Amino acid sequence: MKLATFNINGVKARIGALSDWLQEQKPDVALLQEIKSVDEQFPREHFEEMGYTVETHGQKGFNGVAILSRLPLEDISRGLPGDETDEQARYIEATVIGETRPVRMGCLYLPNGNPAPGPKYDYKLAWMERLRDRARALLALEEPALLAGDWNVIPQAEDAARPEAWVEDALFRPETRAAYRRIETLGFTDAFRARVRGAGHYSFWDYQANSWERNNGIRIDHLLLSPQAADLLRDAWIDREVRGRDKPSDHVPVWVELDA
DNA sequence: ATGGCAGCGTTCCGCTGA
Repeated sequence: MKLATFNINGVKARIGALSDWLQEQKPDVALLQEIKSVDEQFPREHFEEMGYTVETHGQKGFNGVAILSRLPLEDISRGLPGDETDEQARYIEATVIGETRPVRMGCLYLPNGNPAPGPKYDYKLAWMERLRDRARALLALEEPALLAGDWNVIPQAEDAARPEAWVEDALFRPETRAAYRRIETLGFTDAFRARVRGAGHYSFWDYQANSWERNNGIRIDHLLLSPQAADLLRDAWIDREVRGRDKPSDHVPVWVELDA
């Protein structure tokens, strides 16, 4: 199966570009972040007519995640466990029934956390601790599983065109990178880094200051694979071309192909 | 050194994002 994680920055604003991309690339599964829509306003029928099963976890104005799948979905769960008071819609999980085997997928929109330090940064780090608990539970299944989405984490200096500009930022502070590493080192494989080494590979370019034209990007959209999913990895790549189209999101799709 | 763009709701400004 071919699947992509894609922060679309608003489903209403992106419906044209997203539909074009789906029809061209035909992902079996699209894990979407920042739908910026409540569930009732999400254009579900539009994507169903394109052959997708649609599961959303939205909220008004901001955040929101969704799973679009051509393959059957089972056992949908909405929200990241661990804090009943958290009202932000940033996590949805489902089992995708592949042709040869099922794959459990968590679709996440990790908090930005700026300004740091401060309450938003505290929320980010607390959210990452809850995600680590969920990651541990997924690994305990000992089955193909992945955690994919907009992590809002620059894992290493090579993942930013100008790392020096990010040292104080919530996306790159040492505590952020350490928290990300604590999840990865539980036993996950960064799918993209399993296939491509070196600097210069980004998944986000700011709308401001001609970041795209200057290739001033950062790599913050990641797919982490359980060992059983990593065994199925055929390929991984970033669809950078999408950023140069009309009315683009500020993020681009990051892909994996799995033998499933 | 700063801000620059884009989307959305509280809409013709303010907030958030990264």
